[in-house]
Amino acid sequence: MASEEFQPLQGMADLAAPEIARWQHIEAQARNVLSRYGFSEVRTPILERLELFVRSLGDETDVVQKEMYQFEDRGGRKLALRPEGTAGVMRYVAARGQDAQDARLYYIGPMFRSERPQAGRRRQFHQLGAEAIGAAHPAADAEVIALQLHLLQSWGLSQCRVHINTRGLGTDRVNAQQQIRELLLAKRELLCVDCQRRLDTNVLRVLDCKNPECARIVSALPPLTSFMSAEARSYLDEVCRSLTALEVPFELRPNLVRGLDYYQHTVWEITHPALGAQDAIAGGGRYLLNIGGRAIEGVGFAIGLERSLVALAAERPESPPDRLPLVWFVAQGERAHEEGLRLLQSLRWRGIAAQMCVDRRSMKAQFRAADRAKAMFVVVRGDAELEKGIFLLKTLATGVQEELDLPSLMDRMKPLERGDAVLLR
RNA sequence: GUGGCCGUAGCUCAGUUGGCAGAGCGUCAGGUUGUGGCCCUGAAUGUCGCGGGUUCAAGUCCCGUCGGUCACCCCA
Repeated sequence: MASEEFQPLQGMADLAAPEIARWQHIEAQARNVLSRYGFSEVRTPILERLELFVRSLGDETDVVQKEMYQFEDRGGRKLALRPEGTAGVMRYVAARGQDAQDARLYYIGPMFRSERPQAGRRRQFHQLGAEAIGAAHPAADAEVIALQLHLLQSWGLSQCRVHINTRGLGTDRVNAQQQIRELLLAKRELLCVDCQRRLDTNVLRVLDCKNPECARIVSALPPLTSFMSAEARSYLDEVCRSLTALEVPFELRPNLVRGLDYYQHTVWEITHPALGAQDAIAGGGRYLLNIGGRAIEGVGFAIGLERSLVALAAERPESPPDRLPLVWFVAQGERAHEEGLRLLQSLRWRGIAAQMCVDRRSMKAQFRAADRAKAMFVVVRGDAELEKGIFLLKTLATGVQEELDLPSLMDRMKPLERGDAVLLR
């Protein structure tokens, strides 16, 4: 077991082969899909002024109160590692002024929240998010949800469920919260201890308490939307109609609550059955933010990548690795070894993955290395081949060996050529 | 921040009422002086997470601590 100093910090992980292949795959897939919807990437700093997050997420939210990594730099400025992606993007949009008024932006990268790790939750975790700035129409909300579901499905997740709700406009939320609170106060004694506390701290959270007795009380309440203005309700109706037009299956969940203050109107979550207690793999909503005196409206989402990968592993178990389009050179003797180095470079410049054991090892060991690397072909160059002026090409999957001169060897390698040098399963 | 379970070889794990540190897989070498995968033989690899305590003796018992995992709070 490695000593402590070799381990990453709690809740942080080194991502490497073989899992990294799945990360690269979903990222590549996502960029492709996002561009089809007209979104372009923005990479904002991981470190921002603390104030940005306090102002945009809300200073009473748990994320701000107890989950942010915050510290002072040498000049005494208060900074924070970003706990989510929207705030940074909004700062960027505010800085661009009118140039960004209809921007469609996406981001992908690490976020930080100082919490106890558990299934699908890390202290450094990764989100893919997209924001449609401006777009003040319910159809924009629906289109963004369609995009989000499209992304998840493109990764192979077929069991996602979309739950949507409305938060109403600013005054609606305050009204609803007050009225729900009054109704629940009458039944205070029947609620679980957590919910009794929530009555004071976060009333809406009572609505999705898992305690059966609380759920029973909640189910007897009028739906949250009944406390909303007519405007909020008709906005939600319009979102639903657009979702139907976009062929996005969804469920209205009047008790759905989301934790960040900047949301108004539509909010939603996407869940997946493989996640256990933390079954939301993605969420989103419409928001109105005020950054440096500029009001920015938009609609956006975030997808938790760790959680998506957990779900993906459950839906699509790892298939046994195929042979890679990789050529392995096996050399006997110094001269063959040097020829090997030359041949390798020549193949690599043609776009073919090629390797050999650069330390001198037995042929048996070289073949074993080729097999372990899942190489497709082995090219053998030994005393006999030097003498005959040929190369021996062995196809590892079949064991078939052929004697070829250099031009015909290169000819046989042609199908392995590829424009990029990335090896994907 | 709170609680349950866990921490022994690169990996997965066994280790009895406290008494010599183990297995499987993997790695390396040989069986085959030029051939991988299957088979056979052999070898290497350990601050038993870390620190303290009890004891003639601690992987084992006690305390602390770090980490993992699951759950709570909350969230992606």
